[in-house]
Amino acid sequence: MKPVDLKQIARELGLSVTTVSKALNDYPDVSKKTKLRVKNLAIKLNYTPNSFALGLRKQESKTIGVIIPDNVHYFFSRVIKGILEVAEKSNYLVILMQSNEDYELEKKQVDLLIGKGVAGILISLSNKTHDFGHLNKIIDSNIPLILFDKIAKNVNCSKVIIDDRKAAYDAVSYLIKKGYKRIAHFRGDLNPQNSIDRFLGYKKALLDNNIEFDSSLVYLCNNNSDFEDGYNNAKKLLSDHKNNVDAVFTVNDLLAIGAIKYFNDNKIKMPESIAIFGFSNWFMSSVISPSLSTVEQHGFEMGKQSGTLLLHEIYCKHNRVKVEHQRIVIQTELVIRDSC
Amino acid sequence: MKPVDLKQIARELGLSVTTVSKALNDYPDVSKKTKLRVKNLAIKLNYTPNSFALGLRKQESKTIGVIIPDNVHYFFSRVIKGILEVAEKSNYLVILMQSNEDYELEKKQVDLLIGKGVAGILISLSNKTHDFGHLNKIIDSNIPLILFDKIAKNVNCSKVIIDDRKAAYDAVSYLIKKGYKRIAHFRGDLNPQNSIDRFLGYKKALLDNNIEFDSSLVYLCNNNSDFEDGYNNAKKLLSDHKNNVDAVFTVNDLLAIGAIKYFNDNKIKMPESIAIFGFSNWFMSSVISPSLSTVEQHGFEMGKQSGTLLLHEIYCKHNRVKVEHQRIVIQTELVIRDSC
DNA sequence: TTGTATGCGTTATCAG
DNA sequence: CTGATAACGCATACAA
Repeated sequence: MKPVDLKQIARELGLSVTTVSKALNDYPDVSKKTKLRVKNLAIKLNYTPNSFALGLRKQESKTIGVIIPDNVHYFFSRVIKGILEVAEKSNYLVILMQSNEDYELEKKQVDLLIGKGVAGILISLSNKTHDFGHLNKIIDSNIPLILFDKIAKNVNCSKVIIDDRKAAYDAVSYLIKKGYKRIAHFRGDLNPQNSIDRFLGYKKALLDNNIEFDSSLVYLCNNNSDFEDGYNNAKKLLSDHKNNVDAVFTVNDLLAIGAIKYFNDNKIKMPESIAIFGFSNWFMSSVISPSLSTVEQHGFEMGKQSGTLLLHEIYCKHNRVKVEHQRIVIQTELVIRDSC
Repeated sequence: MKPVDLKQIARELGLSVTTVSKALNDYPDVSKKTKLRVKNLAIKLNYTPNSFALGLRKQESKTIGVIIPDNVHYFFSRVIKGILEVAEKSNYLVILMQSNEDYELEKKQVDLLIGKGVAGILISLSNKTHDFGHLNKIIDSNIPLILFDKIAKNVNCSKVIIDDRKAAYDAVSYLIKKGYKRIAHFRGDLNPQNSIDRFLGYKKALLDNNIEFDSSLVYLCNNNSDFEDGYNNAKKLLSDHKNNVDAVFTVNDLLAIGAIKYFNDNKIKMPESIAIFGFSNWFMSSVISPSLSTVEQHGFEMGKQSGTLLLHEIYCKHNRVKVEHQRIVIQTELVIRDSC
């Protein structure tokens, strides 16, 4: 079954291809009658414009590209859902790619997307990305680009983020207000801005509350298996500090859940013996025992806003409206449960 | 920065566009010297063929479409990861869509993909899909189609599935062997073949072991919020059957986790008072207390095999090789943990 | 109000 | 070995 094209409609109606094209695009210089005839037949034959021909003419397709580090992360799968929803509504298709935290792969994927002539690109950077040439290439190609969550500050484009520093500050402040004083931190990898900012928020909360910062309470987690990292560092934490630690703030929920597992396995009561605060509000955090206090990051909302903003910039580009790059901060919230 | 095209290379080298094209495509009737000159410059200028022009010529792009009910499900996000990996390796792009278990949306998305000229399509059907016209349309358009996990038996295409019936049979048989006799079943919605098959497997295991099937032990879960369904039905189960039930087999892990939550909340010991067996092996099943026995479904593997098979059928189509539609069954395994 | 000619970037055909 | 030309399906400047 070959798809119908303008030629076929023109033939059946005894018109020229041009007139048919104009009719379908509602040009003013086509009679109402003709328009009606054309449109009716188009619907009847279920005509769909050939997207390659359209792309070739307009140098652009109704497709956007999305690169994330890992779709299996609950947070990102929520973001994707948000992006897909807004794209869907505007009849844009979404090409999804996973960098698997691999910088070279991310670079290659950007090239593929540019080559594909996508209308715009959304990226959440891999942890290993420390050079931004590939991002500037997108900008130089005049393709709207938006970074979300894992961003690079010095790239000249719009960004959609949360205030990691403030969120961490709020979480740790909450712990302090509840009376915890020796608060450990399981921090993320050294590179990504997120983990830096969360660490800084942790530190600042301590200082603002006159609690001395003790670097021996900070554990680096970068084995790419957060759950195990959490489990192992929980063990290490207790052997290092025995009865001289009363809470842990982790850079993500998975680490927290690993720690909870260790504590449960060793019959260490939470929050009595040690309190835990996570980050991200994964679904499982609400069903684990004890349920985990954490920071709600609103991934779905971030996806929707990122998508909307990208479509907006695409629209501006089409209509030659100058875009002001934005920096949207999605509000976070503390979700208090049983772990502290 | 405008992308380089053949014309530019031709101009810089004093050649015709035709020759350049031939050189890049390794036609035999171009001199080695010319080929080298062309290829070097192409690399230097970072030439990428315009995918719209290519698509227009060949009526097909290196893009495949994937429709799933919900990316936020752990199983599907694993499948996606598998698909992305094999697509990546063959330089295919993946357009992802979520039907959100909505039949009309699924139909619309199929139209979009066909209109987009994708090289092939992978679908896991929505629970509400009971008419297959849109799938046949894909086949009529001569686009390779593969159904995975949520399939329709009577559609003439390849399928990648697990043996739901056997997997459920194995799980329930295991419970019986462990001595459980009054085994309830939290079943899924009435439509999808998966939940039917898992129910049948459950039933057959009972019969084969001379345990009378008691329909009052079967609970229908179709409120679209599995966790809550599990929680509520656990409550109902106990009030209905008090001390006359000793195990539950749930159609998925989320229901099981909801039930576990209820039992934990009410200090009902697992597996002593009641055992639980789930289905799918979500990540969280290994970290919850008690850890959940379940069926490993190998989503990543299913994604890889589905993707590979699709690419194979696309390849066959290109080379005019007749394809035999396959039915690949991914093996499942029982994962035994603390809940039974 | 309708139609003709042209070009988007590529490749296949055929002529030199 | 190389190149001119047509065609893929569509939109647009221009002519009628």
